[in-house]
Amino acid sequence: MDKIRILLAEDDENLGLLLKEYLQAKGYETVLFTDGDHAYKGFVTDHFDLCLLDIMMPIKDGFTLAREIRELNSDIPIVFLTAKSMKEDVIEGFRTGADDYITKPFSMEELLFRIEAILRRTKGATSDNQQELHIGKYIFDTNKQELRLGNEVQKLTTKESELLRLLYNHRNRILERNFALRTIWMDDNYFNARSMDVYITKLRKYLKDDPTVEIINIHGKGYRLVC
Amino acid sequence: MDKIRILLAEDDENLGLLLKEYLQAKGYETVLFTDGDHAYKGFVTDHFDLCLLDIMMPIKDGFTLAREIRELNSDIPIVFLTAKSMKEDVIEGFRTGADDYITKPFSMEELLFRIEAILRRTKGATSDNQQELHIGKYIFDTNKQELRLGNEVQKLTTKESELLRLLYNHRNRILERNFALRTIWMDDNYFNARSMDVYITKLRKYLKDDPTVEIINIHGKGYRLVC
DNA sequence: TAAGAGATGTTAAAGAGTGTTAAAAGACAA
DNA sequence: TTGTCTTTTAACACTCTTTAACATCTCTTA
Repeated sequence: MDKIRILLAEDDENLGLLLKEYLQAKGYETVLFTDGDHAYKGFVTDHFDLCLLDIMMPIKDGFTLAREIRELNSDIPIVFLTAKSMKEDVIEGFRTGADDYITKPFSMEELLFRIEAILRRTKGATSDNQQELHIGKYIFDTNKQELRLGNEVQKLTTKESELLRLLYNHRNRILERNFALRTIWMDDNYFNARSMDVYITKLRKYLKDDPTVEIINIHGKGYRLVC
Repeated sequence: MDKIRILLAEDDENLGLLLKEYLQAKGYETVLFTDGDHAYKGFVTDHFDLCLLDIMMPIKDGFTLAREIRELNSDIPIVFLTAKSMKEDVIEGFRTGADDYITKPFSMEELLFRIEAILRRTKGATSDNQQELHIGKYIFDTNKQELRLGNEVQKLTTKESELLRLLYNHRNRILERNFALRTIWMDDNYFNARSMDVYITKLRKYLKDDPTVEIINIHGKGYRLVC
């Protein structure tokens, strides 16, 4: 299978190069453009599977660029890189044009997780696309969003499923609160944090029948799924 | 069997070339004209199976072009490409002359689905020509619009069939509500969304006899056919 | 070690989204 | 036109996510 190609538009050269190198190392063919005009020309003349666009760029901003790209191809996944300072309603505007957005500063891991989630949605198989995960005696079917223990089947909601998957990806190590919030809820504000607490309670209930499985809180840091 | 030939009239060169390339890649012989006059001359001198006409074109608009084409051939399927800003009643006027229309911006996938649906109605076989899709133990015959499980045959209506096909095209990944609504219902308003819910219920009933097949809801996003 | 502040646990209710059924409206062929 | 099939609308039930409220825990500092 061919490598997945990412168009990266980022005017900060340091960050741009860093992102490019990281994504290349993870197996994504990445082409960096340092302004919106060049990025657009690049998109017209070449083929890409996903666009990563900085919002704040000279000459042509990422939002405008996205609209132009959308006119040519409204299938292609677009992820915006936005500054934390952006107001909520502006972000709301982006949501319509973008498949996703991520606020700076973000970790490489966070970006990678997002990209993989999007590709999973839009394409299909990625490397970590395993469907049945074993959590102690439980079997977690990520595709059907259900948790099985013997004959018992517990259907999971989308959010429950996403959180459990994230916990599983970090099993036996720490899953940081803010990382999880930013990844699943897009924003690590107080209310989303409380919402996540509710989901932790729910997951603990679902997982209570195997005592070897446990979601442990690391005070002030996050959670660890031990199994 | 000969390739299906599409006449494409689109004055925006970027979009036109992109569409042409995409349709060619999908197996449709496509000829691009950048204004209505040339398109008409092309239609007179050559043979086509389907017309894709932009409404807003210099010299001769798509609506006029369609009428002229209809005088020569009253059978040929015509699809209009219209701007979102077009008022409802204007669109209503188009409906009489056109077999279908699609509002910009649209995705390539959306357009392809429409084209195939029309060809299925008017001709029979389409380019991908695959008639029998396997969904778990079920066999879905898209041309006869029926679903078989062993000896049981369930006839499907057109809408049921289109929705199931769209779910199948996105099987094991998400089919977004709005995308499905735009593709099948042309408009993603509240009432169409409720109508779609009704069809989801119907499809679930038809598919209930194979427990490995399931249509699961992704809250606030859409549906996923797992099979 | 006791007190206080912030973090987390837990439950329930509110609001939006979805599931389901049946009747009304629309489309089509006889 | 009638009768039949398809699609939409309406009504009500249920589910998902967030918000709110209150309980408990952890860490820090006096």
